[in-house]
Amino acid sequence: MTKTALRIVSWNVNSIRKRIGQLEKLTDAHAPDVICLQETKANDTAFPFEAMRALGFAHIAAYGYGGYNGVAILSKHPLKDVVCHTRRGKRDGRHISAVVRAKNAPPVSVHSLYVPAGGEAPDPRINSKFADKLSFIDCAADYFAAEYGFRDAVVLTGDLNIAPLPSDVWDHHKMQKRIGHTDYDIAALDRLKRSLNWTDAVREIIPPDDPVFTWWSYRQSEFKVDSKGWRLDHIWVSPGLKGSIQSAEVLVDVRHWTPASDHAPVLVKLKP
DNA sequence: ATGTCAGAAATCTTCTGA
Repeated sequence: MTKTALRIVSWNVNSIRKRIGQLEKLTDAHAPDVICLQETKANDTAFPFEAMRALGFAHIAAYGYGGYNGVAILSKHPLKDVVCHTRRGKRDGRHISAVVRAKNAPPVSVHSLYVPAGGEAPDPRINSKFADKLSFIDCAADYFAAEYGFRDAVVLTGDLNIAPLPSDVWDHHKMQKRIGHTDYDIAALDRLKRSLNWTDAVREIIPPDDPVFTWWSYRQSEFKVDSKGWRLDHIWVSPGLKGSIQSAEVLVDVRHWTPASDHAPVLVKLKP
């Protein structure tokens, strides 16, 4: 039998109910095995389980939080050990994980994260939303360091709301005082990256000096989309999977599909 | 400061979050 790559997508949909048609189009175009979603904005009663099953995702793990946040994992392969992660005992719909069990392939732990955006003022001492963002990332780093070893097969995906490299924003100089590209953000993301010696799959494939974006504000005219963006969405792999990265790309054109999310999906293919 | 989406709670619009 032929072994095929595992195709993993991460996408902040900004309401799954508004993006059902686009999820169908995305599935037709790229045949993902697993889609990690963020900002589903749907609790369990509002989540479109049937529509997602109809797209071929028989296995669904969803962790909603009313009309805000919300993460999920859609999978064509069986999922086990689904965990809706809490922080200090509180549910917030920001981190879900499951083990994907594809036939004839070793199991892979997949995480979908939605890191808090962090508000406006770029100083955690006066901006509690920013302090909470940094705290969220530190908690996640502690979790990954405690939960896994470097030999485990783990994929971390999501809207991390941080663009770490100068080439991850359209104007590095202008954005240094903007939340998502401050030294605080970049240091926090670096701590998370060291928690399992993660590899940034997109930057493994695309040279670090090349601009890559996954998010473009709604508050700019259509012609600026493509040029004025940020790379906030990421797919990272554990050291054991680093050699398995076959391809990694941002599906930029999805940002133009209407009605659009303000984020484009990231697609990574892992060799068997 | 502005711009645009989306959801909630309550209207025929305002609020919060991003």
